[in-house]
Amino acid sequence: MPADRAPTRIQKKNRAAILEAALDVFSSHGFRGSTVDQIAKAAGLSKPNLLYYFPSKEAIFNELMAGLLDTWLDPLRALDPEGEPLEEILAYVQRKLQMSRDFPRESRLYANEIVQGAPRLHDVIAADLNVLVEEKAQLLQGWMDAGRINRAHPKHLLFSIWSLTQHYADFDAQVRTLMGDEDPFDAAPQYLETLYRRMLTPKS
Amino acid sequence: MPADRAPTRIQKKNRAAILEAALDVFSSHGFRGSTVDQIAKAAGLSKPNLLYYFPSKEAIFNELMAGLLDTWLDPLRALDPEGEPLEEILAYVQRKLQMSRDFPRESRLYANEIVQGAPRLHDVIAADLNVLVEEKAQLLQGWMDAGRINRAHPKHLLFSIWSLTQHYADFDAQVRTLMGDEDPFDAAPQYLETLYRRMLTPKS
DNA sequence: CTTTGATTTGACCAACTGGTCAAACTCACG
DNA sequence: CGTGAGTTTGACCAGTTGGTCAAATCAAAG
Repeated sequence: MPADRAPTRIQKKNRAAILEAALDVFSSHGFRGSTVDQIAKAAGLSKPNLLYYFPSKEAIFNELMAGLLDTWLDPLRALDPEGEPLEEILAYVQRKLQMSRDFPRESRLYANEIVQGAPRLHDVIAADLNVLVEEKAQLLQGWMDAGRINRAHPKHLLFSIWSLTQHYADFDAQVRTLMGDEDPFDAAPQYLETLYRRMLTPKS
Repeated sequence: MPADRAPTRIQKKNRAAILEAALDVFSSHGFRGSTVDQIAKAAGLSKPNLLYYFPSKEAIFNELMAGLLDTWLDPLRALDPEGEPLEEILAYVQRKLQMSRDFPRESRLYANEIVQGAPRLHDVIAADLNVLVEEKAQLLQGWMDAGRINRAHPKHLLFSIWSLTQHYADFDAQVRTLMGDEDPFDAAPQYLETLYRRMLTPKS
C-alpha cells in the first residue's frame, strides 16, 4: 500500500481510475455480482496492482459509498426555509431530476444497495439521513400549517420526490425501451413540475 | 430430471418449495449474489436434489420471472376503457400499491433486474410490455383529449404510478427506517389518492 | 414381498474468486 | 549514473460455486 504521506501523481491518477471503474462495475452488477478482476480491467490495471491501492473489494465499495452519500443529499439540504415554499419544492424536484440524468450510475448504485435491504448502509440511513429528513419534514409541515402549500404527509411527499426522480435513472433500461426514440428527459421536467404544482398549489 | 409425464405429488411439492425459496433468495441478493446452495437450503433440499428438479440456477430464475411478469401486468390490463377515467386510474394506483404491500419480493426481484440493465428481460419488455403500454397510453390520451382528466404526458403518467407504488416495496428498508414506528402503508393509499386526484381532476 | 421407477445423497470436479507474495521494474532525485 | 522508494506483475493459494455422477434409498403397484 502507498505510504501515509501525500499521494504521488501516480497514486492520484490510479485511485481515481479505480473508483471511476468501480462505479461503473458496481452500479451495473451490484456488489456481489462484481469481481475485482472486472474493476481492475476497467481501470486498466492488473488485479494485484489494484489491490496495491485498495486493501480489498469492500474497501473500494465503502470509499465509493461514502463519497456518494454526501453529494446525494445536497439537493435536499439546499431546501431553503426562507424561500417561497412551492418554488423551493419545485426547484428541489428539478435538482433531483438533474442528478438522475447526470449521475445515473450513482443513483443505481444506491438503488442496488437499498433494494437488497441496505446491509451496508443501514447505519448511515438511520443516522445522517434520518436527521435530515426529520428536519425537512418539519419544514414542509410548517409550510402546510401556514397554508402556503396544500396538505400532504410530509415524509411521503419526500419519498414521492425521490421515487419519481430516481426512477428515470434506476429504471432507465425500461423507460428508454418504452419511450422509443423520445428522450425521457425531454418531457420529464415538465411532467414533474405540473404534477407537483397541481398537487401543492393552495386553492387560494 | 423428472420424466415428461404428469408431475407426481412429490414433484409438485418440491418444485413449488424451490420456486418459493428462490423468490426469497433472488429478491434479496440478486441473481449473481444468490447461490444454489442457499436456495436449496431454504427449500429444505440438498443441492444435487434441487438440481434434480431444475437443470440449472438460470432455469429456476427464468421460470420465476416468467410467472412473475404475467401477474405483474394484470393491474394495468384491468384499466377499463369503459369506466369513469379518474376512478379507473385511482383504482389502478391502489391495486399497484396493494401489490407492493402483498408481494414485495416480486417487486424487488423485478427491480433488481431492471436496475442492472434488464439483461435477462430486455426481450420481454420490448415485446409484451411495450404493446400493453402503447395501448394504455392511447387510452389515457383519449381521456385527456375528451377533457375527462387533466392533460399530462401519458407514458410519464404510467411511469409515475409504477415508480410511486413500487417504491414502497423496493425501498422498503429505507422507508421503514425513516418512518420509525409508523407503518408506511397506513398513509400511503391516502397520499397517492390525493396526489393523483389533485393532479388529474379537471378544473371543470 | 418384489420390482421398477422416482428420489436423494456423498463425493467429486473444473472454473472462478478474493487476496498474497516475492521478485522485478520504474521513477524521481541527489 | 545510482539508489531507494514507489509501482507492477506472474505465480500462487484457499475458499466458493455451479454442476455431475454413481450409488443408495424410497414409494407404490402388482
